[in-house]
Amino acid sequence: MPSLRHTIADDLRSQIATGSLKAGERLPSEPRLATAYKVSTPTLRNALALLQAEGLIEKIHGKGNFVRRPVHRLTYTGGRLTPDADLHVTIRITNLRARGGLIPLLKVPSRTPLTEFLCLTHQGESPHSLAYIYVPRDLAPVELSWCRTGLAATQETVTARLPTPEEASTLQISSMLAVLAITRVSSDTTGRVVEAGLLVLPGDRSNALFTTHHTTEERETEG
Amino acid sequence: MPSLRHTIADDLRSQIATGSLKAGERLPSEPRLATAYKVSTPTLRNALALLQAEGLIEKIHGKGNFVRRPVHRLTYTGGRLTPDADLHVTIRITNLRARGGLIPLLKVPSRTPLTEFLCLTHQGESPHSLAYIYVPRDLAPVELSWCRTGLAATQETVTARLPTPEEASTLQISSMLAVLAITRVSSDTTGRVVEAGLLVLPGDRSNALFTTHHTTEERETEG
DNA sequence: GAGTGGTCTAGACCACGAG
DNA sequence: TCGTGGTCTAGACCACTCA
Repeated sequence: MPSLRHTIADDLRSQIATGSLKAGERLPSEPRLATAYKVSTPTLRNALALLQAEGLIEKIHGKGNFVRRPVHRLTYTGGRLTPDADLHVTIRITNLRARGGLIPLLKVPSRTPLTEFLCLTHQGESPHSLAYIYVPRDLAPVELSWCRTGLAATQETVTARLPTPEEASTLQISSMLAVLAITRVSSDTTGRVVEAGLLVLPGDRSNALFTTHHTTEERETEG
Repeated sequence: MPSLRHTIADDLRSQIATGSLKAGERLPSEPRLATAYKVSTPTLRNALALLQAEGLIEKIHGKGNFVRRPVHRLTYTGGRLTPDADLHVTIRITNLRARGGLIPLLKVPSRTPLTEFLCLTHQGESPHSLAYIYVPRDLAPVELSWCRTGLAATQETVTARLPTPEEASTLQISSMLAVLAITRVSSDTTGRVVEAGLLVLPGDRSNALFTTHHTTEERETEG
C-alpha cells in the first residue's frame, strides 16, 4: 500500500518527465495542490520534499515551488572542486588554533596555529557548496590543495546527514534536506597532514565523483 | 531564532553525550516526550528525525526509540565492502538483459545478457546495505570485483537521496532517512566495463571512504 | 497588503510488536 | 489486548517576496 505522498510525488514526477510541467515553471501554490490532490497541506509538503530531495523541484520561500532546469548537478571530484563556467568562490580567511576535532584530523598538537579557509561557492545566484579548509599556518605561503604540489594521498570520508541550522541558512536549503558531508585529509610525501577540509554539498544538486586507479600491486593482492 | 525541533534535539543529544541516556536504552514514548517538552507529537518526531539522521537513535516500529550503541558505522571503502566480523551477505542471482539506464552504464548494446547480483548485507539482525551489481554474462565464471583481477579503474559517483519505498522496507529504515547512493563502474585494462553496481547505504549508519594516491604525473599537471 | 512557503498544534486512525 | 511508532488531517501563526 503506497503512501499518499509517494503517490502524489509519482504523479508530479511523471508530469515533469513528460513535460506537462516545464523547467523553470512555477507549480500551483501548496494549498491549491493540496486541494487538487484532496490531501492536507503537510501531506502535500511531504510529497514535495521527496521531489526536492531528488533535485526535481526547488522551493523558494515567499515565491513558490519551481521545476529545476535541466538538472545540473555540481560534481565534486575527489581532491578538488571541478571549476565550472559560472561557478564563483568566496573565501574568508581566519587564523585560529587547533582545538577539538581538528587535532586528530590534522594530527597536530593542541593550539597549533592554523589558517581556516571558509569557502562558499555559488552557481549564478544560489549557493552551491560550503567548505571549511584547515592548513597548518607554518605551511606558508598558504595555498589550497588544488593548486599545490607535493601531495601524496588524499583520504575522503563521505556521509549523508541533515545540515546544521547554520549550514542550512548559509546554503539556503531546507533544514530537512540531506547534505553530502565530506571530510578530506591530504598528506604530503612525508605523511604529514598538510590540509584538512570539511565540505558540505546540498544533496539535491551535488554529486561526488571518485576514481580509483588500480595499480599492478593492488591487482595482485586483490586476486 | 532556533526552531523547537533543534532545541529539543540539542537537549536529547547532550543527554546522550553525558550518559544520562545510555546506549541501548529506550527513550520515553513519543507522546510522553511531547508532553515533557510541551510540544505537539509531530514537532517532537521532527526532533527525533534529526537525531536519527545523525545515527544517535534508532526507531523501531511498535517498540520505541532507542539510543544506538557505540555508533558503529559500516564503512564502504572505494571498490569493495570492508569485511566485518559480524557482517553477513545474502546474494540473489538473476539473469536478465540490458535495458534502460544499464545500457550507458555498462556501455553495452540493448538486450545484452547480464547477470544481476542482489546483495543484502546484515550486521547482526539489522540490514546494513543493499547493492545491485551487474556483470556482462559472457564474463564467466562470474565473480564480483573484490575477488577478481585485471581491474584498471573504478569510478564511483556518490549522491545523497531519500530511499525508494522498496529500499526503505528492505533496509528497514524510515522513508524520510537519507541514504548514500553510490554508482560504481569498474573497467579492465582494455577499458571495457566489467561491472556496474548501484549501492544503497543508510545515512545513519554508513560512511564511504575513498583514498586517492597522487602519482608524480598528477602532481606535475596539478601544479 | 496579498500571496507564498516554514513551522507548529491537537488531535485521528492505522500498522506493528509483545504479552 | 495494549502500547508503540507511522501517517494523515484541518487548521493556526509567522517570515519572506513582491507589487
